[in-house]
Amino acid sequence: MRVSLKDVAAHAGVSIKTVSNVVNNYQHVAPAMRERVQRSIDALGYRPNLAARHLRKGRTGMIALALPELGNPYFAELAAAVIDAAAEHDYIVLLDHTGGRREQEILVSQGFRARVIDGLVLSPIELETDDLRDRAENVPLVLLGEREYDLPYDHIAIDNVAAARAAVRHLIRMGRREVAFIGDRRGRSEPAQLRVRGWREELTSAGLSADDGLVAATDGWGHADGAAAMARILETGRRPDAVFAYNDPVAIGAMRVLHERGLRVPEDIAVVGFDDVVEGRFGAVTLTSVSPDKGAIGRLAVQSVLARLGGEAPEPRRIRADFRLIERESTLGRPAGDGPGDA
Amino acid sequence: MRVSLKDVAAHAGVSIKTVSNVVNNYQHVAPAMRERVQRSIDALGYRPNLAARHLRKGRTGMIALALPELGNPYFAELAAAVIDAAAEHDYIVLLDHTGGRREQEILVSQGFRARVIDGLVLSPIELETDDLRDRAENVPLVLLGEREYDLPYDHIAIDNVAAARAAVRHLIRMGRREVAFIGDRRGRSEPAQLRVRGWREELTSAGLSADDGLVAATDGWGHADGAAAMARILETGRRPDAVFAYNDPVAIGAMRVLHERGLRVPEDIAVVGFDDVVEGRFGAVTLTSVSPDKGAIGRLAVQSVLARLGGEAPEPRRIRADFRLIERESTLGRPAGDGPGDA
DNA sequence: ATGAAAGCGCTAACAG
DNA sequence: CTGTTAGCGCTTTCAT
Repeated sequence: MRVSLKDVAAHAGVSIKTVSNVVNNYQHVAPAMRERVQRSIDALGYRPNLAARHLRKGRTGMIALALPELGNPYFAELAAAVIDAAAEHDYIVLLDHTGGRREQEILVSQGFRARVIDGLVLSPIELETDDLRDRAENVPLVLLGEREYDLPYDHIAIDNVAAARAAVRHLIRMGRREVAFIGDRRGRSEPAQLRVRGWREELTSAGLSADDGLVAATDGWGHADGAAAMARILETGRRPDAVFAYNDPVAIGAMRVLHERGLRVPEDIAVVGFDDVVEGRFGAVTLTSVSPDKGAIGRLAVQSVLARLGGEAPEPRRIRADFRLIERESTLGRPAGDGPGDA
Repeated sequence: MRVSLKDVAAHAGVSIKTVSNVVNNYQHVAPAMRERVQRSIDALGYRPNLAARHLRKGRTGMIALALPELGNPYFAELAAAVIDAAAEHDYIVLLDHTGGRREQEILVSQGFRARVIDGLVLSPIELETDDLRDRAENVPLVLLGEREYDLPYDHIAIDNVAAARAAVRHLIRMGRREVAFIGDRRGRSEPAQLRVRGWREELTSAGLSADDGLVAATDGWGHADGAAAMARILETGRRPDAVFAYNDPVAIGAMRVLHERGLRVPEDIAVVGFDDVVEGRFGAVTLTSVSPDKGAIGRLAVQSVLARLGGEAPEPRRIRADFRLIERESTLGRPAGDGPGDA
């Protein structure tokens, strides 16, 4: 069987407590004693039983991170950032995925999936404010991402409106006049609303049109969704000279359709994505994208949860992480039809 | 504070044991009693303390899955498969990433990262047989992926040699005569050796050359590595008419360089990848790829770990998961120079 | 069918 | 500086 503190104590001829002191690096242990106990520990191959420690201390040393999907490289990269940040504090991350489905998100927020945790970081998609309001769970919760909740939880995100405006501003500056938005979610309360709002504000303030015909809804936010939406826009006969996509996979899916229809990027249509995933840097046309500071988000999320552990309850905060717009080939140069002879 | 079994017992006016029986769906509880206890449970909002249960039963209900990197979509998709398969058995998955670094892999295999687990699924890259030989850890371990270990652990993988041969055979059948391999790992014992071997065997048995000048080493297996290796091949002046890449990101990175140099895929150079990640289906040129059955791998891995839980020790097995070759645009048609007038 | 009591392995008070 | 003791919340014999 497994060797316990008691076994080590017997082997070393000391009390249990002394062994415990050594294991936990307690201050006042005579060096000779420490030495002797350590020898027994090594001899028996003792390893502390974490379940017992947890039971006793009421802490597990684990936090859960619940993301919509791991297959989206943005979330995968974010997960890596959180895992590393947590490791800095000797914390282990339990990863979960919700599929962006409300039921799953509720389950996670109530602690029904990952149950042995000290804290929870959740990136919701469909979750509603009310779902959180009667949360009968006391482990600290931190929210990630662009949905806004008027609730007493820390919320970490980049300024999505500002980021969207920056993306569209760049497009306008490059001479684009008709900018479509792809990735409004069809038939659900809008998780993409902030990006749509930024898109609309920037166009409007530049005196350009932002009518609904320029907004394409999707079911999800994968490559296939972007492709389908782009195809639909083209079928309406509309020919925007730029597309701002909800995220990079959507943008890349859209570019694929453009390619199939013989439309050139960026000459005919410029494309901007969101998230700056690696994939966007290696296509036939590299993708301009909004790049959130994933490392910072991960670090802030971990800090935020851990800060609430000791029963402390700092004021809930809305924390803004940084972002940058990375310009690449997909928005390079002015539109093809924009020459002097065309004016 | 949290409510415990005792509180519920007091509230319902029964003994602790009876409450426990209800919570655990024990057979012999009078319906009326069950009803009454359940009411108290609901009233108090009782939730079992898992740490205590674990301490008592010696099981945690969690398995760890350690992957090289989450950022690689193949592993992200695989992780999703494992998480879902585990959920079927009421098991939670603790995800970890090793960066493919040997030290991390050793730590994981010894249980130093995720410690409260009933089992471990590890997908190693650099780990050596000896690192596992003196594993002083008794939680069941299952290995994933293409490295071969002569050790008493279950090992789940597709037949990498056969898969590589299928990929190269396809290339040959499409009229290619000089097939390069990209993604042999530079300066390490070879995790890619099975794929290289399959590549070599198939070329040789077709009477084609498989000399070392056709094998390009990389540092890692990301887009950038593929791009760098492709560039290096072209700089030697060699002009293969096909490339077989270690995985899809490497293939896509290589295609980007081909595109930059004005070489057409597949007309000038055909490309085959490995893993069939979503990204490969949406580039300007869609990517032919070997598609491992990720769902099956995930399911088998979970089954395999759980089978070893009850102290049972089935014979260690080498389990082969299925794969298919998905043909797409990157290998479509015969090489450009392969016309009748060229013979 | 239900209750009483022991103990999983550990830490935290408190003594000594 | 080290030893004793009392639980953390649960499951599990063993009685009843």
